Amino acid sequence: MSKTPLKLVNSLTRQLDEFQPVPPGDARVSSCGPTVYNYPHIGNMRAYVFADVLGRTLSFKGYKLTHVINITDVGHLTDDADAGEDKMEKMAAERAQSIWDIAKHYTEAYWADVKALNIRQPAQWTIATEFVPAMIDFAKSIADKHCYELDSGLYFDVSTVADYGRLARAQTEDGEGRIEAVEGKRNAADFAIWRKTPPGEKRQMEWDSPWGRGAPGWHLECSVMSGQVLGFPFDIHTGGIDHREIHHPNEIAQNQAFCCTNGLNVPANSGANIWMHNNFLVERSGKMSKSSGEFLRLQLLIDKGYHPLAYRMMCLQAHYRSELEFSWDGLQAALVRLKRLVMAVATLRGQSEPSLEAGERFSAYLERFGAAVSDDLNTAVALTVLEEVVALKKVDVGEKLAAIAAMDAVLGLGLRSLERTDLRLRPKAATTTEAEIEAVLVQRKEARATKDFATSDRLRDELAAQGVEVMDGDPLGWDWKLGD
RNA sequence: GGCCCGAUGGCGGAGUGGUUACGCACCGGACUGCAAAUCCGUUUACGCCGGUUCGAUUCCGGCUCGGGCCUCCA
Repeated sequence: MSKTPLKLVNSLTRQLDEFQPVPPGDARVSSCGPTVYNYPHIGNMRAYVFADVLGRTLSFKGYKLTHVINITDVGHLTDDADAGEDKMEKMAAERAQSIWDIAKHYTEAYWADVKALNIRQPAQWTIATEFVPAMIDFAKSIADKHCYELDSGLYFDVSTVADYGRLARAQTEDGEGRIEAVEGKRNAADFAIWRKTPPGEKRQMEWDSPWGRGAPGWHLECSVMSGQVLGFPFDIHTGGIDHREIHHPNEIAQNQAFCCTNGLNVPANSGANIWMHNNFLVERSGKMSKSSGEFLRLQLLIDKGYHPLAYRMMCLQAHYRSELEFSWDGLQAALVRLKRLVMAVATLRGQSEPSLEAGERFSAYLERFGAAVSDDLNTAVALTVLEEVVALKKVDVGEKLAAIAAMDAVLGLGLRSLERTDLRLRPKAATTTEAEIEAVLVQRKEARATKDFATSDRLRDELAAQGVEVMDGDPLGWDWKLGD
């Protein structure tokens, strides 16, 4: 494939590092996944589109990818690591449902979004509750040297590892300390790795441990699942930029402790060699919110008639490290761009089968495409190279399709099979049906045949009033007009 | 209070020390009964003030504005 070496911005070094996997040729990636106490919003999903593009790029570059994404179904607190309630327990109580049902429901909702966005299946979904014994073993192995026990649980002493917080570039001490300190904590940044169930209480999810009955801390999960499935040190750990400050530094501290204790103290072992963080999707009103205003989840976009891949396109147009502005107009723009691309490629597919290889004519384009994604996943530029190829005249169509397929293997826009009709989603609020529209269009066709344009225009206006746009010169015939 | 980002044309969004991506919108053309869709073509930009430089949107300093994190969050 591409000659350009893959370079990625590493949050640990805050610079562009060349990807040098251990062992060479492999690529082991772990991504922080959702806490399944509610539906993911589209901002959450940006993280998985990003992780997916990373994985696809690694495959494109010829690495043998092993990707794991974890599902947090226990241990994620609503608040500070000590005072808060477990998000899962809280939602279960609110809904008066079993916590296991809650977890199942939202995990499946998340997977549906993953599928709709063309995010490839990872090698393994690691589910936290399935790893509790492993978490206990992990905690046992570091407990003596790095932890201490309080009434509320087992705590990690961050002063026992070198350079705590280097990922966040934060000072460990002083600061304003707005966090209400837990009685007995040695350092403000210490965090619970095992939370004991308070005496007299019973949780839906709890396990026996050397530190009493209780549940694992959130940070512990990610260390254990990534370490156990991929082995330390693995190559890349991804997550949202918010994790750069607390969650990942804590994960790193645990990994250091574990690797130290278990004789895996390869130089500065942070668990992963490269830590990558995607920036937020934002909207004018501020941060994405699940509580205020419209809950922007993928299904809402679909209900309004926007194909989910339009959202993927929107993500791809920007760099993963830049904040991305969400608006309905922006989504519409991405949909139009996707539509034109899909139409052009579908036309080509009708002309020829794809060749096995793209051939000489396209090597420079593939090289440029590879260089773009190798430059810290610059999908915005890669996308323009793809569009240049699509627009190329007087070239072998089969080879062109092969080049397009190679590029779309990275971008994941479904260009190999997507048809324009697939993009026409009926808005939930539509007041008419496809059959009714077709019937009106038949009438209109008859009127036009007799040059009865008054009738023809009236029918068109009626359809327009129902949010339907008539397109005579287009094989599709009509489309929905989308709003916000 | 501490730490850290960002400021690009109507909107979104790349990128670069000198040749001003790209998408959407707009405008013009083809097509159409007229539109729409589609195709072709085109216009508009680098927050402010200094400095470095032959030359800065790009490097440095200051300012203004906006945002994030330090508490759960992709």
